[in-house]
Amino acid sequence: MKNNIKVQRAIHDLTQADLAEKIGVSRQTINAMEKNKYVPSTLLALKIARLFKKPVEEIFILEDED
Amino acid sequence: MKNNIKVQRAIHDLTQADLAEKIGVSRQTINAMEKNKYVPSTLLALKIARLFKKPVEEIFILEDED
DNA sequence: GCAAAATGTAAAATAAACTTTACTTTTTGT
DNA sequence: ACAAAAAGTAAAGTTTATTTTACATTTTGC
Repeated sequence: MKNNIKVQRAIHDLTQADLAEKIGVSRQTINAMEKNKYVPSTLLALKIARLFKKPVEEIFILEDED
Repeated sequence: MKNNIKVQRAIHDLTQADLAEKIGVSRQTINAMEKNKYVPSTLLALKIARLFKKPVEEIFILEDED
């Protein structure tokens, strides 16, 4: 699974810290998500999607190996 | 956060065990999700949504307290 | 080119997801 | 009503997400 949080952040002009605060996680969690260090919870996915006004599927993308 | 996995399962005529097998988790994980025992990973949400041909947002719904 | 802001990273700690096993209760079909 | 299947539940164990602290590197604005 990959994601384009970094791109969405750029579009909305938010730093990792900004985004972290808006959705209620630590900055390192955002950083780790962007670097694909781990799979976030559905709760986070929904909050991020809502903030960016995009479907979850447009931000988090399944890959063949998943 | 709530979900309507149980309804989707009924529509597609799948048992908890069927669904578990199709998305690669244990039956208890499906049961626990349906009973809101914990928040599943985004990977599971995407797989379930894809299987049921519905957007993640239609299956997993944010609530006020989230 | 400097300072500040932003990002990357890492280790230790904690919380939460998920599995396995095993048993009980409920539902369904005949 | 009975048997079988499905669903509910629970405890112990493993793995993974997330936090906190702390520091190094990169980017940005002036």
